[in-house]
Amino acid sequence: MAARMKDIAEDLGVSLMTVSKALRLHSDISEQTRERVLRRARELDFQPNLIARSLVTRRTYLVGVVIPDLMHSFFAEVATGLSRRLAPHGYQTVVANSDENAELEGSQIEMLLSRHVDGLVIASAQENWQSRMPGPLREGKIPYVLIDRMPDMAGIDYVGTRDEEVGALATEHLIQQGCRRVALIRGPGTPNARRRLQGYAETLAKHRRALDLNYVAVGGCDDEGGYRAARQLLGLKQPPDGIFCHNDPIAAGAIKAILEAGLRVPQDIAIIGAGNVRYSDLLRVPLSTIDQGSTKIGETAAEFLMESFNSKSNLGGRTVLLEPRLVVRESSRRSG
Amino acid sequence: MAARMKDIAEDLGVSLMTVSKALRLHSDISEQTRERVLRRARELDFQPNLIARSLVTRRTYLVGVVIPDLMHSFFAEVATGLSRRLAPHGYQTVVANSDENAELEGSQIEMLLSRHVDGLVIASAQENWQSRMPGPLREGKIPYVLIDRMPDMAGIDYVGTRDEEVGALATEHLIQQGCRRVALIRGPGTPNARRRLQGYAETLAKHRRALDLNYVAVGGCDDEGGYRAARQLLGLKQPPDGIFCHNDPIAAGAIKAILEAGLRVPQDIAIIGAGNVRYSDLLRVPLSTIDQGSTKIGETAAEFLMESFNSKSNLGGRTVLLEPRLVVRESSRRSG
DNA sequence: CTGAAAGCGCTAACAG
DNA sequence: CTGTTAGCGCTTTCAG
Repeated sequence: MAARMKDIAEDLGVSLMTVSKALRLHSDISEQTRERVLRRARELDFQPNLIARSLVTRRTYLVGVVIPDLMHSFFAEVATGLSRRLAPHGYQTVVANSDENAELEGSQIEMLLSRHVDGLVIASAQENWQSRMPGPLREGKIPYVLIDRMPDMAGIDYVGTRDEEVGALATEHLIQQGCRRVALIRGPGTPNARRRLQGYAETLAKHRRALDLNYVAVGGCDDEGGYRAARQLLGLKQPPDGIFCHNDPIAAGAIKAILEAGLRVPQDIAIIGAGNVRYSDLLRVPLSTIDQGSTKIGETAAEFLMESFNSKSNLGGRTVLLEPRLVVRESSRRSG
Repeated sequence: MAARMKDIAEDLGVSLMTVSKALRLHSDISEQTRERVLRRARELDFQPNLIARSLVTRRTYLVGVVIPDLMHSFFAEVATGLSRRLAPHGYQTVVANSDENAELEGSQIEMLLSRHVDGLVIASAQENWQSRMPGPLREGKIPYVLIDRMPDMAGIDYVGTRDEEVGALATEHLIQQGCRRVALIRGPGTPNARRRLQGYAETLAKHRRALDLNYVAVGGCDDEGGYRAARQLLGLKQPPDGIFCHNDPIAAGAIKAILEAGLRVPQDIAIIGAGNVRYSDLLRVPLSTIDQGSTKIGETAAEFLMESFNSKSNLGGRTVLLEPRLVVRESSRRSG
C-alpha cells in the first residue's frame, strides 16, 4: 500500500500532526523537523490522500464541467481555457458530456454534487434552466457559472457573448459587402440563437429592409444541418446572395451545398459564420466569421469560480458578455 | 448543510447502518424499513457523500484522462468515446491537459493518483515512457491504458492504430495515383510517428524506390507546422508531387502552403493526411485521409479499464491495434 | 433482520 | 514548537 502520514510519523518517532504540518509547510515547525519529514516523505514517494483530506477540509479542488458535446470545437476550446486557468491553482476538472440531453445533464450534475466538486461550469441543454435546476444550485450552496447558453433568469453567474451583436456584426458586414438579400441559417431553439436572430432583424430594419421569413432557415447545430438549410434557401425563386450562419460548422456545410450547386462563394453568395473555430481558415473557402473568444469564455468562467472560492459571500449575478469580433476572410470578401 | 445518513437515521429512529444498507438496496433489510428510508431520503433530497464512501471502499468511480491537447479533435474524439462507454457504469472522467509538456504531464498524473482515480488513460507526451513513469504505475498498483503514443516497452495496455499500416496505406495510395516523388511530413518524435515513417519507407522499398531524406520534412503537430514543412518541400529543386502528412491538421496547413504557391491540389501535388478529423471533408480541398477510428480507441480503452476493475489479477499487456482505413477524397484523387 | 464498534487517512482546534 | 483529542460521512465486520 501507498505510504501514509502515519508511516512517516512512526519511522521518525514524531506525531502524526507534526508530519501533517511539516508537509503543508506550516510555519510552526522547526526547520530541522521539517527537513526530516520531507526527506522521509520523498524516500517513501509519499503522496497525500486527497480524498481523506477533502473529507475534512471540504475542498476537493475539483471543478465539474458539463457540456453538450466535447467534439464541438467551441466547447473543447472553452474547456481548454478553463483548465488552463484552473490548473496553476491546483484544480482539476471533471468533464461530463450531456449529449444535449437534459435528463442526462441533470444526473451528471447530481453526481458531481455528490462528489462535492468545489464549483461547476455548465453549458446547459435545458430549455429553461429555471425549472430543472438541481436543488443545491438553486440554494446557492455551491458556486457555478453558466456559459454560452444564457439563463432566462437573473442572479446567476454567466459568461458568454453579446449575441445580438454577433448577429448585428455579421449582418452589417454582409450588407456592406453589397448583399441585397441577406439570409440567416439559425441554430437550435436556445435563447442565444434567438438573440442572434434579433441582431440580424434589427440590422435589417436599420437599413430599412424587410424581414422575410423565407430567408430564415433552421440549421440545427452542425454541418449536416447547414447543408440542408442552404439547399432549402437555394430552392427559393430569389435565392439569397449573402448568408449569416449561426456557427462555423453550419457555414461549412452551407458552403458545400452552394459549391455543389455550381455557384461561387463569395461572388454569387457570400457566407459568414460564427465561432472562429480552429480550422475555419483552412476550409473549402476560408471562412469569414464572428469570433466569440471561446477560450476567453473558459478563462473568465475559471476566474469567476476562483473568486467565489475565495469569498465567503455569494457573488451571484455576475455577467460577462464578451464583445464579438468580425474576422473577414475570403468567404465574404467582395470588395477590393 | 446537505442531509446525511445520520439525519435520516435520527428522523426515523433507526440506526445509521440500517439507512446505509437500505439505500444501497442490500437484501437484508425488511421491505418496509427500506421504503421508509428511501422516502425520507427523497424528501430530504439526500445524496450520498461519495468522498466519504470512497475513503472506505477505495473506489472513486473516477478515471483520469491525460492528453496533450483537448483542442486537437483527435483527442476530443477519444475522450468522447471514453466517457460515452464509462458513463453508463457510473464513472466520470477527470480530464487533464498536458500541453505536450512531459513535466506537466507527470505532475498531473501524480495529482490524479493522489485523488485515487480508479484508472488512467494516457496519451503520453514523454519521449520514452519507461524512464519517467510514475512509481505506482510502474508497480502496477493501478490500471492504466496508453493510447495513441505507443509505449516502447512490453507488458503495458495499449490501444492505438497499426501505424506502419497507416504509413503504408497512404504511401501506396499516392503511388497508385501516379505520384513519382512521394514526400512525408512527419510528426513529432514519438514512437508512432516513427512507425508511420517505417510504413512509408517499406512501401517505397516495395516499389523499388529510394528513400530520399530530402523528402522527409518535420511538421510538428498542427497546421502551422504543416504549412512550414510544405514550404520547405516546395523549395526543393524537384518538389514532391505527393505528400503524406502525419495528421489532418498538418495536411490542411500543407494544402494552404501549396495553394498559396500557385500550385494545384491534387493535380500538381496530391495530399493525404491521417485521423479523419471531423471537418476534413469541408477543407479547402476535401482531404483524403487515413481513418484511425479515434472514437473507437476511446471506447476500447474504456473497456480495458473496466475489465481491469472487475478482475483482481493484473491483466497488463493487452494491446489492440485498430486497422486503419483509407478514405479517398479530392485532395489525392487523380485518376478517373 | 438490525445495530454497535471500529476505522478509512487526514486536519482543526487547542493544550502542553 | 509539538502532541492530544475529536471528528469528516460513510462502510465493513461481526454480534445480537
